[in-house]
Amino acid sequence: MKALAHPTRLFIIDELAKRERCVCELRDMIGADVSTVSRHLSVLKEAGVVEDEKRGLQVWYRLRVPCILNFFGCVEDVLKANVRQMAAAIRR
Amino acid sequence: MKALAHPTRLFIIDELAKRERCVCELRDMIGADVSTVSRHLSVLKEAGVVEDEKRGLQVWYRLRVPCILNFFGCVEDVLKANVRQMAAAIRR
DNA sequence: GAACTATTTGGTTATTTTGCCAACTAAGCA
DNA sequence: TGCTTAGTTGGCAAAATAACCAAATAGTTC
Repeated sequence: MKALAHPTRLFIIDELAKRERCVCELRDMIGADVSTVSRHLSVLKEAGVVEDEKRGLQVWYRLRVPCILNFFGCVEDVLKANVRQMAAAIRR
Repeated sequence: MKALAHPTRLFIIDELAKRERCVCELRDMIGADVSTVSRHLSVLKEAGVVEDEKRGLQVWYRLRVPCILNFFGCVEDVLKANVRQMAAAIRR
């Protein structure tokens, strides 16, 4: 769970859900130091969420656990419920 | 996501999945200071994962987002996959 | 083999999260 | 009203995380 508790790592998961990516692509999208991105990827790998494969000079990462995506649907439900609740609180 | 990134809070969610609980019950199960348990509950509440209701002297908490439970199935899948991978690594 | 590129890892500092104690609030009861 | 119980909140020290730079590693290319 801790592996998912960081915005950058959520972003990475979201991107890997679309297709596999090399570290350099993710670095460009995230705009942080490569070392930082690499650390995040190793956290996700350690947790078993992603897997990597070295091809030439680049390392490609992909999701190892598609079911994680179902969860994001749940997270969105929570957020919507929160918004509804806030809206109701304001009306009162 | 950060709200779920603590063992104690996962435990609480697991318990609230069974039935609602008052703070004192959770404190007994967890064995930490009430203030600590209360903090964890307020993190979960802030995140919109649980809701509370005061009845008499006690405050009862319950899950507000049942879909979170589906996610635990996914987490278990990850863990099983990790175990399989480790076992395969040992055989090699 | 030397130079170059992509990525990882070590070390350091800054920030965030935890856990406990003490003080405080709220409800029930004598 | 004063006492007791259940829970929350402020404050603080300890522990865990995060980001960056620099150095190391692993493939490529010449």
